[in-house]
Amino acid sequence: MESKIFQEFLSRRGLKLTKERMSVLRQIFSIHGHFDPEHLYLSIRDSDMKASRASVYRTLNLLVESGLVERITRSDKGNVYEHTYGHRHHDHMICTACGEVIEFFSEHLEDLQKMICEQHQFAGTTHTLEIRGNCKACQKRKK
Amino acid sequence: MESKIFQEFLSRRGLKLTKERMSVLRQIFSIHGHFDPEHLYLSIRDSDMKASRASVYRTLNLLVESGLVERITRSDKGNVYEHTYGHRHHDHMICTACGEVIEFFSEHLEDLQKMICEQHQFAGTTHTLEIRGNCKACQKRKK
DNA sequence: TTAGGTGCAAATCCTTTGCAGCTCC
DNA sequence: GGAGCTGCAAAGGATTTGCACCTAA
Repeated sequence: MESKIFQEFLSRRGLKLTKERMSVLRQIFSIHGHFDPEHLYLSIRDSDMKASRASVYRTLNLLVESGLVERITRSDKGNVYEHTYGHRHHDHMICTACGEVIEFFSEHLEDLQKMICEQHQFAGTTHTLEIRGNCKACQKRKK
Repeated sequence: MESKIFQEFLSRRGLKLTKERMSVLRQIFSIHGHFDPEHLYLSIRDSDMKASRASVYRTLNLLVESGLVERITRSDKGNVYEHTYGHRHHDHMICTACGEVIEFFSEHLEDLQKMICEQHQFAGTTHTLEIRGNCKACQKRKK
């Protein structure tokens, strides 16, 4: 399914669906969580597929443009992505102690943001809400 | 006031309040909005104060740790900061066309986040909400 | 006095690019 | 056939660091 969407996205722009791009796409959609370019590259390299680091980066940018993948954070160590297709939009809580990422979604939160955008006559297209703090486990550990 | 707070922060860590650090601090608090390291460095250089690029970066990191300054975004072109002292917490809308940054605050939004944290038994300490899209002016321009 | 700071230039790190040969449509 | 790809290695750009010389406390 994802590949069909990507396919369409590419041909709309006169681009080609190559083996390498397929490898990147497949690998991403076989990962269930978040990933960074380097790990993605390594996991492709360790599989039976192939794609150079350059292609991984290039494809990742295309996937973000196509809307199939989202860049969720830019940290010191580079960008973190996740695939979007088949996922409802959601936000993240990030534990600063153990790095755990908790996903959550709130309809109410979405509505509120829409209202705020209207008030400011801002045409919002995407948003990122990141709540940092400590997860349940780390709170206990600190006591 | 800020300098007193910074002073205390530094001595608590056995660090010194140097001319260069003061220059960075002063310059930041004379800017009312957002800034990036390079512009900060240039504006210091053009004033009667001084500090090398290295000191600007080093001081910026200290200021973030002290809580006087916040890193609000990491973009392709580097980080963007703003000073926090004397500012109420707020979030940002960022125009992807012209780069304009609009600040907003919603008590309701804050409360909602608190509730969500409680639901997940997550101890939130800070958050960043970034809404991307187009500002009023850019919406017109596109028509 | 002396731990800590400074500027400079070199080093890092992630990401992008130029190029020559390859391949999808 | 040819526009668009690929991998490689080199280039980029923001930020950090090693070092020899300063300076706040």
